Amino acid sequence: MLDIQLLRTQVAFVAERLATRGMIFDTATFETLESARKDLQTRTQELQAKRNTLSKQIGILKSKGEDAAAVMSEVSGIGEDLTRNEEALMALQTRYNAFLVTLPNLPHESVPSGKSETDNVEVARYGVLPTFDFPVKDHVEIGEQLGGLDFATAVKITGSRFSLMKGSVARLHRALAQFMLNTHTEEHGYTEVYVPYLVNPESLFGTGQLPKFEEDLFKVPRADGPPFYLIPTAEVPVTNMVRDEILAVDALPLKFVCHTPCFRSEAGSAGRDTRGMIRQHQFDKVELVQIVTPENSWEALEALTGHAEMILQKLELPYRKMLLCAGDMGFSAAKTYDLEVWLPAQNAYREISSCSHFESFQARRLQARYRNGKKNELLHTINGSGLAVGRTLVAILENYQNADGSVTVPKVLRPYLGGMEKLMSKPSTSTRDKTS
RNA sequence: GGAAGCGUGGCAGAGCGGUUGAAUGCACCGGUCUUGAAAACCGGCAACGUCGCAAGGCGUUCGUGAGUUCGAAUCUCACCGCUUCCGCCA
Repeated sequence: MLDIQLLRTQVAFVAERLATRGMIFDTATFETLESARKDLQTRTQELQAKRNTLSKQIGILKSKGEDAAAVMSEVSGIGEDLTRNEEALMALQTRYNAFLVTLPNLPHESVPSGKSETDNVEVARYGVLPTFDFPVKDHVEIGEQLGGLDFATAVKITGSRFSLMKGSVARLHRALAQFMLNTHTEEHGYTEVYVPYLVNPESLFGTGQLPKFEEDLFKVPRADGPPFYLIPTAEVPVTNMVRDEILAVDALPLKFVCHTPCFRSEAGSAGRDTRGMIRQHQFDKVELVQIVTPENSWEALEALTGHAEMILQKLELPYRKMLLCAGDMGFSAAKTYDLEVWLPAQNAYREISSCSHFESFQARRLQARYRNGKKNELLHTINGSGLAVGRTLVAILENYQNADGSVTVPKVLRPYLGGMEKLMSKPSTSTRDKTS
């Protein structure tokens, strides 16, 4: 949520920043709404003040044993007018709020304007692209040959955009998550957390998924209350740890790392990335979240992005770092770096991490504050994937593939796989063998 | 699932329906004392909103929502959450 004071005092500036996202802010409508609010609120508060003073007088008169009948009848005359004003004000504020809540964050001044991913700016490139003296296979083919990826069975169990892993591939997937968690906790100073995978609407409002993006979520209705939602990212439960909290300065920064499955309906992406594990309704992700004070938040974004990059570097996967243009950023973000890993079979870089700074946009919705001397001030929130586990698996299968169908295990992962150096190709077996 | 109890400021914890936004303690901020610190003492200190150039004024808020009343932290109802005991259980 944007700072309402900023909106009132610098509408032109807000409109101009939002325009870099390609958004047209209707200044006239806002100003009409604002002046109506001001009138109504002032009038209502005047009536309330009048009622309060008169009621106080009654108390004084009665305690002196004097007659208060005259004042009492005067007060009761206010009642109807006041109620009418209060109701009108409440209705207006509901409308006002509904409008505010749908405004995206202002892009930071360092963010290039632009409409789509074609306007994103490459900031850095790391690693050497692998070369192959045999026809390159994609992860679907490699995984099936290893007997470790089985999309057909996942479709049977649930439907499209789900996957099933077995044997060494399932273990590699688990190893990746462990490796990421260990690196971030042991080398980057994050605290590991385990969180609920179902959250309430308030939490999704806090991080900005609701009310605008409900169709992207899986909703779980409940007979006896508001629905729960499956988390689309660990960002939601982890950031909401500080909702309605006032933190002591010396408790900051908070740095959390959290491995969870993520659930996304992928509404609106029909036909995109339908093959393989790239775009799934369910995928694992290791998420980094930092809760910081405003003065060091921008360094924190750089640091957090570096932590995510370190995983790619240790895995020796080639990647590039992109600065997203205003139009390609998420709703709540002020600035976002995407890390894109090289996928040989697609002959392209694909997003594997997204690291964003939200300034106080989420904190304002969350009422997440810290005590700065005598004053309570809004925190800043930052998060990023460190990394998307499924896509990392895809990148390893493709970048580390060998001519014989085997896949070399990156050195840093071998301790997690009992020293295994290669995932060996297996003759294809029925999915129903030895399952129970 | 059954029973009882409880939700008040950063924390702990008082609070007859009426000049109570709320005692007290801790924490915090300023000061006195001290070479410095601690202790002691003195003073200050809720949030949010709104009007105002400012000083300051006004409004709302004691889990949430409705109700009673001229007036609610205080009374009534519903909901949410927490605690304890019993039962059940991965």
